[in-house]
Amino acid sequence: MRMTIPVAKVLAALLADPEDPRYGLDLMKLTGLPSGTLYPVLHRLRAAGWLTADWEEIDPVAAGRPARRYYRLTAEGVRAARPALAELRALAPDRGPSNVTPTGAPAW
Amino acid sequence: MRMTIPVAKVLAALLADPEDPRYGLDLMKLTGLPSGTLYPVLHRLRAAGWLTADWEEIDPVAAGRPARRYYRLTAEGVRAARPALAELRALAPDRGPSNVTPTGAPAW
DNA sequence: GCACCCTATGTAGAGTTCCGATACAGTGCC
DNA sequence: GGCACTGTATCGGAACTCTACATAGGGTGC
Repeated sequence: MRMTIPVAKVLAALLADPEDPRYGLDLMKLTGLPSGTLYPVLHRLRAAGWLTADWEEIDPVAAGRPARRYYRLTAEGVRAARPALAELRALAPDRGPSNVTPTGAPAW
Repeated sequence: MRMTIPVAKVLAALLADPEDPRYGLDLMKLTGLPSGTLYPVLHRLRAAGWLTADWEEIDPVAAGRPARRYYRLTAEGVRAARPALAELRALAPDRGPSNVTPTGAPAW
């Protein structure tokens, strides 16, 4: 499973509450990813065993909308996603370097 | 300039101390990126005006090694890199979700 | 009926990015 | 000559991203 920014966004959205499954359109709004990016990411994550995909069991006519497909991280997905996101977070320092003032001039 | 993880790693390495230029092999070690990834990234960043590349002025024979090419963030690069990295950091939560115990059982 | 827009999931294809392999060149050692 | 090391850099195929587009049913307006 190669880590990319779209993958990280999806994992972060699902990891916010691993017990709470999300569906595609929901994840599109949460992550800001277009469907053409999101769905391939979800398929790759599923192929890697990091998440499961289950169709909602409703009657689309009665509900007045198409059935959703709910995605939920597996135990393995949770285990793998956390250190991966932590590594990303480690790239960016708490605060920017402080030897440059807001005007752009060196602080010395 | 599209933000990707390799780009972010390079920016993070250079942003750690924007006054201190780095050369290729140095950045390979700092970021863990292979040369086939790093150099294209550096070229893209240079094309975008985010960094400058200057050859070290030494005599390779006297120095006993090839000349290095030093890369340094421009003012624009520093300005652009900081919010870009901050955005990456924002994707990853401070701490993992706390409603799951180490055993995997829900905390409630 | 028909033109839209909304909720949903998903594919097609062009362009971009990644990364292992390879190239090039000089130094040092045996 | 052969091998290791320090450097920079490209090639090419695989992988990834993302703008369109496809599909399909519901609802609204005319």
